[in-house]
Amino acid sequence: MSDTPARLLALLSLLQTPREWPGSELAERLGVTTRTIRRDIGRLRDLGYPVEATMGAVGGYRLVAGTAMPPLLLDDEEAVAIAVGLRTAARHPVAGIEEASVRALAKLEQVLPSRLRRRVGTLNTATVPMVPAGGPSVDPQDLAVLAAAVANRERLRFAYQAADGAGSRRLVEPYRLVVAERRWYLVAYDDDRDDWRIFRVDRIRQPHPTGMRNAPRELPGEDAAAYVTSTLYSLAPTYSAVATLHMPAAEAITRLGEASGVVEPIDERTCRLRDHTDTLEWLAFRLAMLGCEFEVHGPPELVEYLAALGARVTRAASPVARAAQAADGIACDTPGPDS
Amino acid sequence: MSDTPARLLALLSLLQTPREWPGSELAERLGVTTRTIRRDIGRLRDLGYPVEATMGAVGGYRLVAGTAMPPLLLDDEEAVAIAVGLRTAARHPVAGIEEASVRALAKLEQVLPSRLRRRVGTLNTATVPMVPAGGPSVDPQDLAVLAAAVANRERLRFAYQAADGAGSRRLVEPYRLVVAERRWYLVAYDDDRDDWRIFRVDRIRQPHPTGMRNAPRELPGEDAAAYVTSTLYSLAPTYSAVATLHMPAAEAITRLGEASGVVEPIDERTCRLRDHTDTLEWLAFRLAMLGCEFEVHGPPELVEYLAALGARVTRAASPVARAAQAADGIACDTPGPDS
DNA sequence: ACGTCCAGGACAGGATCTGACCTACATCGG
DNA sequence: CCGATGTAGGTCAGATCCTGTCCTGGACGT
Repeated sequence: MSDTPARLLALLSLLQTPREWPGSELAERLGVTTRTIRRDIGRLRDLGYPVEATMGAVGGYRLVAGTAMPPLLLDDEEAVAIAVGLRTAARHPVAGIEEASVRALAKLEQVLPSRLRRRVGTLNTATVPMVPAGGPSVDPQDLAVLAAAVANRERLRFAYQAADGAGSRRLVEPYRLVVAERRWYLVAYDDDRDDWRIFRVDRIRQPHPTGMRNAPRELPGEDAAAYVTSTLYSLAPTYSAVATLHMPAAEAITRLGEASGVVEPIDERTCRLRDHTDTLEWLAFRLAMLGCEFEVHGPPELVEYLAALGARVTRAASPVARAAQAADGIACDTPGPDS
Repeated sequence: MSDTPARLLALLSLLQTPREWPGSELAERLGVTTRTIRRDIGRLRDLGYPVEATMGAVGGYRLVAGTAMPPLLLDDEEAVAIAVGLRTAARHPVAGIEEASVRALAKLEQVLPSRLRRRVGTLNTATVPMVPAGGPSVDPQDLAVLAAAVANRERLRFAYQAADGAGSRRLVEPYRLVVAERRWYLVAYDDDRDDWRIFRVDRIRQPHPTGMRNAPRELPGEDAAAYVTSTLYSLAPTYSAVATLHMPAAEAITRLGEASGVVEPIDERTCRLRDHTDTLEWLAFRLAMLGCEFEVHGPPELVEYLAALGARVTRAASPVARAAQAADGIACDTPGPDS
């Protein structure tokens, strides 16, 4: 009970609550004298955690922003909230911090009590997927496993379903997780095939670490990201889309996000968007969500998709089309296979 | 040199890395004997942190899931990733954990070093907003301030713009943050008006805590959530939407998320959706994103909105609309048709 | 002016921590 | 099957550190 390190941790936890704590209250709560509390505060300050104290009658201690991150002490609900947030972030990677995001998720999932894990799972499925069509989506849990294996330099075994549908079992030395074109890829050295391979994470099933450590291995020659993008561009069919938006360029940029595509102004009220994508649905919905008039110049696949979408939405709103459908008994196809 | 508490924290930080640490390596890194490491491990276990050890030649220590959350020790990038994730979560509240999510954000923002805060800000604006139309959106930073004030029971001052556009300055005792209909509301006691009020967070400007604490105050009679929803339903105009989806009910539920609306099966391939919403755009896009045929039976406003959307999308894909531009080619420097 | 709060020095006694050395047990690889 | 390497844990002596109890001083609000 009266263990000094334990008390320091508890103190850190109390100070993280966004309120001020008078020394006397802290002393009472931790079962020590106020003098000891002052000493503990001093110790925390020596450790680099900036504890701010406001003098005076209504004063107290509180932990403020410093130069280093203090250990975050979360209660159950906060931990769940963070886990859910990170999982959705893993589904919608944000440029520049994808890897850190997954790393944080791996760190959290490693120590997340099982009862909380269950809650995260149910909440996660309850969340609106927010991906437009029924595209393949990665399991954040799998992603965390992969990230842990990368960090641990641990050999990994998993089942992989190639693009042509053929399944295979792999034993690889994971090297890096990268995001390109809104998709997760695992760069790894395939021990069976004795060469570097890039795996789409959404096609990886049941990954589990083998416990075998492998010596760090370097990609031949080039940089990892360059290697991946060069391979991907030759591998995945991407479309180059061009559209005219009837919206000021500045507004389009803020609405679309900076990371996506190139927006160049035409005049004050219109601009041109050039974007590369391999998921037409995603781009189509982003455009439709803008709320302004726009014209799509290409590729033909995107035009076609938009035409179908427009027709479907119009049918949904039109009683005439509804009557025709009712007569024909048109059934809806299952959402198409992945692009 | 480095005293015991600091070493324990460092040890906890190392063990959170998803890899195994042999005791000898930990000893070397922390500058103590392996015996001391073993003792520290024992101390951590006494504190409730489950440190797992694998015996044998390739053994080592690692922190595993236990019954309580250990303090999370994050590096800079991970902290940024979590902050970004929470901010987007604040924009898209997930049922049941909205409050915890904001609380975690407040806790993190309180101790986030300023350089990291800047990175979070820029990344956040770069993120795709993902809200369909140009609806008002809350500033996560403000939300964190409000959450801190609620937790701290601290009086709050802010400028408020009422629904009729009239601006006012308020001094309130914050009581609770709630989400209803995908919007954030602050329930507070208005000190100037001497009564309970509900404020829409997106209409609050420049909130800042006054430092004055207020005694905890209880809502009269009813429960907070009940009070809010009863007030809101009499306040905000909500639409009751009914639609038929050509999609199995089970799939519709997983695609739409459980929290939204009531889905009841009609037969194996179709189902009926009943939903309440005050933002037609949101519902319209959720329906369009489903990818299946659907018909909207009401309200008329939704039908109208969908018709306009369908027409716009069709225009975007229609060669007729493009004909004027196509005549001149689609070069960027071509001035668009005059407004 | 007064009360309340933080800041920090000095000191003595006692609790606690460390390192060294020991044995026992689990696991892997030859 | 044996040895190497890892964890698990006991014991002991000495040094270290920590705590509670004094104390003075400064800051702030009433």
